[in-house]
Amino acid sequence: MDADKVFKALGDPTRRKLLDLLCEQNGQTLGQLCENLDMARQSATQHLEILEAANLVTTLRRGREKLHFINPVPLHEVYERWVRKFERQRLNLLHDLKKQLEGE
Amino acid sequence: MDADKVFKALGDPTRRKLLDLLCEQNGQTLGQLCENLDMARQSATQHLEILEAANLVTTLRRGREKLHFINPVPLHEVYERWVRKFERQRLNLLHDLKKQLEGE
DNA sequence: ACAATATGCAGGTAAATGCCTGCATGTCAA
DNA sequence: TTGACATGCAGGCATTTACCTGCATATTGT
Repeated sequence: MDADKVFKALGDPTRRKLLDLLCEQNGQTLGQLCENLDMARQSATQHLEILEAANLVTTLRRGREKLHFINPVPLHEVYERWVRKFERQRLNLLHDLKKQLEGE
Repeated sequence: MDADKVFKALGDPTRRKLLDLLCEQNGQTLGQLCENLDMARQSATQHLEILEAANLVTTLRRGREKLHFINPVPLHEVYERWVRKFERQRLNLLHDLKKQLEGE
């Protein structure tokens, strides 16, 4: 997993919306997705390319159409690597701050 | 929670390293953090400002020093909003793709 | 008080990002 | 086969980002 690509991909509201759209209905074409986006088709394509490079979206050609599918795996890995680590230490970390606020 | 700020903050290797450093030892000063970074102090300051704006880091003044503490809450919220959603549908989403690959 | 230390502020630059338009290619259906 | 449809490619522009340097301010210890 490339954490950098995944976080950068998620760091844009349009791309998060695309993931939401695909979550509602997986396998949509570029055209379908564009109808919900309010930007030029080419801009949407670029966003989808970034999602694909981050492995968050997989595409599949069907004739002249391109179908887009969410790949939930990188998100899971992000969770394992980034969230659980802090989650485990959550109480400790907040405790450190509280101790400082109380004057050591 | 501002998902945009959180993801953008995480979308940079230097800032993720800062979080890792604080995870190892919470409450470090700017100077301490800089020693591990290989960039000008001012650049590190800017990264820390972004982490602070995303509420991932809280600071505390002690004399002329500035102490930095991780705040794990936004990461937890990101997980609740962004990961669990896809996690719940994980098998469904992969199933959609598999079905397409098999020709509907 | 004053020298050393820790951080803040104000630009300035190069590269990356997000958006666009115009044209090209490939596919379907009549 | 040919017109309509779905997508791809190339280039251009404004904004944001990540980095820097130079100087200013605030705190500490002697």
